[in-house]
Amino acid sequence: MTQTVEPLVETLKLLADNTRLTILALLKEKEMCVCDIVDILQTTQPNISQHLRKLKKGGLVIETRKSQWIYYSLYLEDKPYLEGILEELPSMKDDIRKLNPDCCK
Amino acid sequence: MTQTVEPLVETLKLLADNTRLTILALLKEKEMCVCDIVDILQTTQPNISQHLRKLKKGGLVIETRKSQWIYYSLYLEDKPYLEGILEELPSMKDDIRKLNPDCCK
DNA sequence: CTTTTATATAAGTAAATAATTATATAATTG
DNA sequence: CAATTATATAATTATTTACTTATATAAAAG
Repeated sequence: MTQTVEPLVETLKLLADNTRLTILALLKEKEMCVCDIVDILQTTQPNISQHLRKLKKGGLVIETRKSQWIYYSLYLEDKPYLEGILEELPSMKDDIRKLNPDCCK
Repeated sequence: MTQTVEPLVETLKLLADNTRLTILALLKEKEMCVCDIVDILQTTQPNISQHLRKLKKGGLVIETRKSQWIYYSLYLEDKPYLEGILEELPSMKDDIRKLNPDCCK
């Protein structure tokens, strides 16, 4: 084949997973630290860390350290073709409201 | 979690594969029969048939039989959020031009 | 400076998915 | 209707990917 869809497929693979797409839906609401995400998704910390690493490597999120916490936020400026999907994500406001208030403190 | 991204993930999984996304890129140009797709993607007929079955089950393509050939075409009317990705797909015109002219005859 | 807390990484296991090989069905043609 | 062509399905194998468990690092607090 002359043209290839491969780079696009790599990005879509990052979205095509329940855990990662939920993380993106969460980060769409606001930036979050790892412990917040672990608290909401009810899985292990290494599992979330590994998904975040993939999202970071794929250029979908960026991280900023604030003392001991590392905050992740969406970075989709260079991928406007994902806008439709971003809008299709369900609201995570209810889950964020129920966050353990002792997390990140 | 209250809300879930699951149905969206199922659709994204269909896109997040080289073979399937290339099929979609081809069908974006025009409807095609299975032998055309096999010819271009250089893989086996059962492999293509099984990918087409998934795409059909996921509601991304529809089929219409024309005597012994079964033509597949895109069906994305009900998924406007995929428009951005559709536009991001590379052109497959070159590959279609090189199609074996004895195919589907 | 030792302990705790937050996060990352590595190694191994389990599960999901794609590709292959073999066979079946359905329409077409001689 | 037997042979051919187009496509589908089933079973198996191979590959990829997510998850788990164990361990490492880095900052903060006592």
